[in-house]
Amino acid sequence: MTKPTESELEILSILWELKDASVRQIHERLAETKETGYTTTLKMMQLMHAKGMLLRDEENRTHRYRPIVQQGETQKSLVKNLLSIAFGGSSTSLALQALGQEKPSKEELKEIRAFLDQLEKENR
Amino acid sequence: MTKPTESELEILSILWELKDASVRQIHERLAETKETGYTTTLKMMQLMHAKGMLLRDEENRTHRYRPIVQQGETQKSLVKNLLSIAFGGSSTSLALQALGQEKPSKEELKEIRAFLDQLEKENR
DNA sequence: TTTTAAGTACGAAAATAATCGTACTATTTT
DNA sequence: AAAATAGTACGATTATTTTCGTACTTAAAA
Repeated sequence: MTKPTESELEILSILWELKDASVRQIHERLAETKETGYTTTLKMMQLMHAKGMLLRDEENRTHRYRPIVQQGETQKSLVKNLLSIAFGGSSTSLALQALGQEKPSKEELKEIRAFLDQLEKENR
Repeated sequence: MTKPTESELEILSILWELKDASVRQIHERLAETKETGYTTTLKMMQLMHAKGMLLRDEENRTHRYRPIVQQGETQKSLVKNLLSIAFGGSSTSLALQALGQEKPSKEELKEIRAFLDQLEKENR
């Protein structure tokens, strides 16, 4: 489990950010970047709820949804998948590819180095 | 362009490795990990050829295929996509996620550090 | 020279994902 | 109280991806 489709991910991303949202809110956000009908978003979220990806609070007329799968887990499984399917399992090439694409800030560089040091320490 | 589906990627991965292969060869490799019929693999590759993802050498009865899209480009676009859709554009979190998953060897650590140094140098 | 085996081509079905219209209900506005 | 507005539910359609059977062809084996 935990393998959201592209569209589901778009919705999840917004939910991870907002924690909790109505269909309307999500729809508004989606509509900023793409052409899509309200009922499409609605259906999508109903489906995700049915699949057990979203919790739904039905207290009020306007239902509110929140993600069940957490961002970290999903990222982990996506990376795992990408790693095995397109990078021959080499996390190094994936990391380099990513870092080359969007350059990290000074602080981030520091963070990465610290992480590497950590790894090295464990490794013995 | 250059957005292969999951199944297409499986085939591409093998082709990137072998450079050049018959349907039979690809099929044999796929069959190691999943249950699938020969004609399915064949059709898949024909489709990929029709889409312009694979070159086909029809000299001999047993056709040989080779990838047109190169691994690097594909990796790049996949990472770009993953980055924007699941990591809010932060290459650092993607990189850390990856490295945490499959730990780099000593040599790789060195390589990554060198890359970071390089980035830092450019950055001013 | 028959058979059998190994190929290709390709239509069509099955599975999965995404979109949307219509019906219905509850709330707000006029 | 009527009308307009904002919701949900959900079936049906479309698009895309994946799978596979059948027909046909060529080469190799018996």
